[in-house]
Amino acid sequence: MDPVEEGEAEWDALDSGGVDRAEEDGQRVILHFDLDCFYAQVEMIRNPALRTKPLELLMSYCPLVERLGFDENFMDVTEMVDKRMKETNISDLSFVGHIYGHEASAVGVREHSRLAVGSVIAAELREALRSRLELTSCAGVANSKLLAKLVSGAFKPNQQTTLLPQSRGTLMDSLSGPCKVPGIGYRTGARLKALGVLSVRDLQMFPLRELIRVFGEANGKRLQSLACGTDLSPVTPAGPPQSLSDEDSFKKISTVSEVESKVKDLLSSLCERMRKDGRLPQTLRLTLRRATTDTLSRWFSRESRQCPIPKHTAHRIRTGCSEAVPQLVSIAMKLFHRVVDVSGSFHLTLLNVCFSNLQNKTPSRTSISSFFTHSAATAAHTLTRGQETEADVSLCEDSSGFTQPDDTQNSKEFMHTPLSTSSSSSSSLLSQNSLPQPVGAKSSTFPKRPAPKHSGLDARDSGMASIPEEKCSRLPPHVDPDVFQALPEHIQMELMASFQAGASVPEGSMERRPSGPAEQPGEPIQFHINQQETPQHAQLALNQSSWVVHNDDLSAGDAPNDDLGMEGQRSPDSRAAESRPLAQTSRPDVPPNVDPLVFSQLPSDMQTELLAEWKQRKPALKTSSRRAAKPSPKHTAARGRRAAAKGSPDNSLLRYFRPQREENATGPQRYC
DNA sequence: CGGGGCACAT
DNA sequence: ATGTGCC
Repeated sequence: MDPVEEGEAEWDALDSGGVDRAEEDGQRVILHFDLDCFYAQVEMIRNPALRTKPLELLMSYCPLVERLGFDENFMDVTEMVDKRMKETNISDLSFVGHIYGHEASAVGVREHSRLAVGSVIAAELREALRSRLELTSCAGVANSKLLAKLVSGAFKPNQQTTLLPQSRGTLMDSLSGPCKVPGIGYRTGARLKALGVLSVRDLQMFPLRELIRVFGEANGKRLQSLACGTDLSPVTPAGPPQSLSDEDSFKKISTVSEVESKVKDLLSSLCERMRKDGRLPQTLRLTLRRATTDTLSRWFSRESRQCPIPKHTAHRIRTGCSEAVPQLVSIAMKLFHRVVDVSGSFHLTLLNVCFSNLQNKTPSRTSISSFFTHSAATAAHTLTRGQETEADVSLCEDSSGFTQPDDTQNSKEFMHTPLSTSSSSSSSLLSQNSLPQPVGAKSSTFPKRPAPKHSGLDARDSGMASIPEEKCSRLPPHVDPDVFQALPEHIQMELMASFQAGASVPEGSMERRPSGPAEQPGEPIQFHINQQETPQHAQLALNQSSWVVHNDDLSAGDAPNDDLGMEGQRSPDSRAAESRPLAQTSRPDVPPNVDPLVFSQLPSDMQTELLAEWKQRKPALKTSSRRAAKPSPKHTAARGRRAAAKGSPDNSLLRYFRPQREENATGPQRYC
């Protein structure tokens, strides 16, 4: 049948033809809330703190809330509906608000009882928003996020609308064009137009093969599904942001000093936000937009460069140290010069700085670092709850032992627990009716907003008094001197050595308790560089030798700063040296996977330390290297991006010793 | 309407 | 690194 003719057919018939038929999303009840004139309301009330209140309020009744911007939220109330269905007499039930395309009074409740319950819940929640926060809102009730969002605006303001399943086609057809479908933006709309797809209905009818050919398999299917009003995407609570950025646009910036000044301003405010967040940014990205005569394309042509943030700098952000910004500006300017050739003229209209790869700071419980952290509030700023990360003293477990306290997983788990039946503290509002009780009793299990922020005491100002001067002066700030002193002396010695060298001794040695169980066989030995406390000369050595990460678990952004923020550009000499066999006689005996040249450039005390350890630990080194070379399954997982960012970087010192590796090469290491 | 700030796919 | 999406 000619697709064009089919366009006149009932569109459910079309849905059952090639389209990815959603089998059948009739079960979920999804709400979409859209706050009326939200910014104006907030301003009127003169309380900017209100901006996050709606989300926090909504979540107290149902944890499955997804934020969309500041003034919109999705909520999956399916479980709430089912629960209430059991308690509700259908004859007492009626829709609240509008029903799209129908007179509400003319619609029987029985066929759509679950949506009706959804409409009741939506009304109650809107009332909670109004009475508690003095915010009016619109709501949509439907079986998917897409439809709930589309229908929520049918009656504005301060009203709500339910979409019955049979009205889906009418709603989709009411849209003026494909780019009115959430998920189809300006750009895709333009490409569709070029294909002759001008209306949503056109898109519904368009041959899927063609869509796939143009947009790719997944995207092509998604576009047509969206056009048909089919959306199976789950409501996903977002958790804390994965990046923090700040940007500014302007008519013209054309000198380096202007760039530096602007970058400094941006980084200053960004650092403050980052400090409040409490996490450690591992990557800095600079993005810019050049002036273009093309008034349209310039909005979409942004160029960016990114690089790792040295650990010590990241830590200074967290502590609010004034040196953080200058150091970051220096790094950012190097990024800038990577993008812009300043020997010629340039004309920028936008600068953006972004912190990403945000890492929580809580060390593994199994990490030795937990023995050094102050238990009292004096050191709370060094630790927050959250995922495990590498330990602050750079001694950590094999990354494979790390867990993923994934927000989504947590919330799913949560959803499987029955709703709390009572919570006297926060349920007073609307307590007279059937509004579900807030789930306060369970709230501790629900992923919170960013872990408690701890602002900026400097650990170096605390707790050092009881330590002998010569030791005290060398203890890293995050080490609790009291705990340190309580350790057996030989452990103290090892730690002191590791602090001086800027690298820990192997974990097998360090983790040994006084009673000392042997390490497990086959457990890889890892060396960790504590960049935060690495002495300057060690840092220099690291960079001068142009080491690069060899770690397949890491994205490029996780690489140590092999080029930026430090002076060491890779020299032709070192490159050449890597490509030829070195005279072994001139070197101490190093493990086979250690580049002797690189090793030779280490500070001598570090060399000594490492050699001593290698003598003891040689067998395990190979294990470690093999592991490092093995691609991580996490990397390709669906949520791999998130997982990789959250996962523990393999900080094995060994990776610094590897010869230069081809960029993006995932196979065996290559010699340039 | 457009800018700032975020997520995600490739 | 870039492109696209959303508010």
